[in-house]
Amino acid sequence: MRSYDEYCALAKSLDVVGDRWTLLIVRELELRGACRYTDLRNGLPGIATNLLADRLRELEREGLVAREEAPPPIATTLFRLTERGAELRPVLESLVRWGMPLMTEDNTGDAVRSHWLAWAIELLLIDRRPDAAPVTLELRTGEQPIVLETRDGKLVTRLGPAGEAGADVTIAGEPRPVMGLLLGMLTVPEAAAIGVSYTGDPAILERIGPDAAMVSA
Amino acid sequence: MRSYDEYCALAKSLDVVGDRWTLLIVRELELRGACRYTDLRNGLPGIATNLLADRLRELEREGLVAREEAPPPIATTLFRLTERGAELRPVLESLVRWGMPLMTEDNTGDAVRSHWLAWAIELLLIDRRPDAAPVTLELRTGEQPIVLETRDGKLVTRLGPAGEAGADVTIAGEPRPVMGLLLGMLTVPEAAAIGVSYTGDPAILERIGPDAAMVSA
DNA sequence: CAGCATCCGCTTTGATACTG
DNA sequence: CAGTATCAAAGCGGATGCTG
Repeated sequence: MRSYDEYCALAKSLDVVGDRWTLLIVRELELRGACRYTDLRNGLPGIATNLLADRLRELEREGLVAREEAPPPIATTLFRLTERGAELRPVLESLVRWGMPLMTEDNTGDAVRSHWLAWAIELLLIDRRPDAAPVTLELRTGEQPIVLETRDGKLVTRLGPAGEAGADVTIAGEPRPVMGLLLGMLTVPEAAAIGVSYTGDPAILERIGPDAAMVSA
Repeated sequence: MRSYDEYCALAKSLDVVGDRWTLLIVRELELRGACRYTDLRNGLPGIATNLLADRLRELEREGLVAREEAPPPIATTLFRLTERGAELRPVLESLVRWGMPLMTEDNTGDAVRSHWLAWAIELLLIDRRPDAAPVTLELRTGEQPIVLETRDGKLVTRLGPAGEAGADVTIAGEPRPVMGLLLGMLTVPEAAAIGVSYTGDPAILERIGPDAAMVSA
C-alpha cells in the first residue's frame, strides 16, 4: 500500500495493515495459530492466490508474520504471527465489536466459518446467571459444530462436536437466525419458523445474551 | 469497496470502513468535530478531491456521517459524525496505540498536523507524579503550538499558544525529535544536537512518559 | 497436492483541470 | 466553497500454469 505520508500513528498503522485482506489474514493467524498456506486460503474465501502470497511477503517484511519450516513428518511451511503481529488483537476486537450490529443484516451468499462465529460469541456474549449450574450448548451451523460452555459468567467455545455427555441445548440451522437466537433478537418460535431447530430447555437461552457494555463500545 | 462476503463481524466492519482514506476521514471528524469540506481536505493532505467526495457520500449512506447546512451567517455545508460513526473511536484508538512505535522511524516528508500529535499525546503519555504541582508544557512543532497540562496523572492538550502565565517548559523543533523527547527516547542534549530547543526545568520532562500499559496494547 | 508466479481485464485511486 | 470531469497509473480478481 502506498503510504499516506502523515506523521500520525493512525496513518502509520494503516500504512502497514490498511491493505485489502491484510487484517483478515491476521484474523486467521490469531484464531487458528500457525497455518499452512492452504489453511489460510480456506479461511479467506475469495482471495486471489497471488494476493495472499503478496500479503504474506509484506507481513513478513514488516515483522508481523514469520515463516517456519515444519520438521520432516509434516514437511510444510507454516505461517505464524510474531509478537508484534499478535499485538493487533485489540484492533481486531474493537472492529468486531463495532461490526456486530451488521451481522443481523442480509447475508445471503456470505461464506461462513465456525471459528469466526465462535470468536464473536466469546467476545460479545455473557452468561447472566454465573452462579447457576454450568450449561453446555451445541451449535450446528457453519462447517463444523461449536460447543459453548458457561464459565465464570463468560462463555468459552470449542470447535467440534460436544463430548460424551452431550449438550443441554442443541441449535441447528442457518448462521444468521442461530446468531439471532443467541443475541436475543429472535425467539425460539420465530427461529423455528425459518428453519432453526432447538432441542433442550428454552429457559437456558435466557441466560445467554449480549454484554451490553461489549457491543459496539 | 467490494464486500468480502464473509459472515464475520470483522469482515463486515471492513466492508464499511476498510476503504483507503475512510478511517482517516473519521479521524478528522472525531478530532475536530463538524467540519467543512475544505477543513477535511486540509486534514487529509494528498487525498484526491473526488475521492473525498465519494467517501463522504458512502459514509453518509452507511449512516456514519451526516451533512448539515449551517444557517445564513456561515452558510456552508458541515459534515459531522453520527453516533454510530463516533462509536468507531475505540477502533481508532487501538490503531493509534499499535502504530505508536512506528512514529520513531524515518518520516522525512510526512505531513504534520498538530491535532494528530495532541491526540497521540493524550492517549499515550501520563504524568508520573500526579501529586506534584501541575505543570504546563508548550510544544512548538507542526502548524500551531500545543499546550500540555498535567491533570490527575494524565495529560490534557489544547491547541494554540499558552495563555498569560506562559508554560513551564517550551520545546521547539521538528516533530519526530520533539515526540522522541516526550516518549523518553531522546535526552535533552541529544535532541538539542538535532535542532530541538528546550527551555525550562529539564526535570519536568522526567515526569512525563509513555504509559507502559498503553503503548501497543 | 502445497505454494506460489504470470497474464489479463476490470476497478479503484491519484493528479489535475474545471464549474456553479 | 464544494464539489465534477477526465484520464493515466496502480491495485485487484480470476484463471491458469509451473515446480517441488
